[in-house]
Amino acid sequence: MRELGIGDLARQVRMRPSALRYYESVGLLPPARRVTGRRVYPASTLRRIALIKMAQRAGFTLAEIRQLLDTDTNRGATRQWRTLAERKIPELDQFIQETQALRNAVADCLACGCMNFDNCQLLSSGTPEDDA
Amino acid sequence: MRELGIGDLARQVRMRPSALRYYESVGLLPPARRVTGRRVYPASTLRRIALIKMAQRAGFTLAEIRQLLDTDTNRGATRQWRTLAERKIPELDQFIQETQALRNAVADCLACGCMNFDNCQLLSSGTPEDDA
DNA sequence: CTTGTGGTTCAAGCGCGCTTGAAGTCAAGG
DNA sequence: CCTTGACTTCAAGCGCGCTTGAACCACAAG
Repeated sequence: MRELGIGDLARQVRMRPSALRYYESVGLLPPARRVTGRRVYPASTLRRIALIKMAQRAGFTLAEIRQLLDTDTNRGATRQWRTLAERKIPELDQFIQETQALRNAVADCLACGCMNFDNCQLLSSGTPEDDA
Repeated sequence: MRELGIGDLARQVRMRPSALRYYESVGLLPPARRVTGRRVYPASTLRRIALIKMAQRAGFTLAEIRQLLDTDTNRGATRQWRTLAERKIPELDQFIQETQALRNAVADCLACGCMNFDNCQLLSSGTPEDDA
């Protein structure tokens, strides 16, 4: 299992070294092994960062992601991981639905030819108006 | 068509008046009609704000959303709206796929019983590792 | 007339997710 | 030996999306 310096890792995940140090500082990445003071990462870090980016794109905050991933630095938190995960799945489902709705709205509006998302006839048909 | 004060509007869309003023200041909402200095909004603003929130949840920046919605304050921009919309649809599609992947990853990982998203066997099977 | 409520503007502040800058350390190469 | 370049730490700064505070205004009820 190859090891990576911070520069190599940063290049591979297309981030800046500063971001990786920041992640470590907030506990998103475990403190890297140091070799003469320098960070050396196991290759598995690539995967971890991929997960982090994925979750981030899905709207998780770094603090939430830390909770999701933190179970091995805090074994007692296994229960917490289940809880968070179970709570997050329906959130993700709803989020996916909303995003699909937006995608379809944009597409319909393009097709409709109204040239104006805001005033599109198609979209105006069945919409909330309010909820108070 | 009922009109709303900024407080009423804010309550209905569950935002603070300051946020609505901010939206106006950055051009996301058209300058509201003033009655003795105070903002008065047409009911259609509810819908516009709903769209804004939707787009925001989908990861659009306010600047992008402004572009999406701005076609009536800038009629020449109709072409721009088509362009932006056409560009954004595949982005949304990819985003939806990624989010679904995450959702499924979390669900699989829960089902797998590994108790640790980061090290989950199921997830480790077919993953990128890198792309440089 | 006074107080209260809810607006107005403008500038400054804040939390998040980093980036940047200053000052120092270390290893390899000319 | 000295430079180069990639690293280190720490503190400060930045852009986004608002929020907050100060100072002011307007209308309504008591």
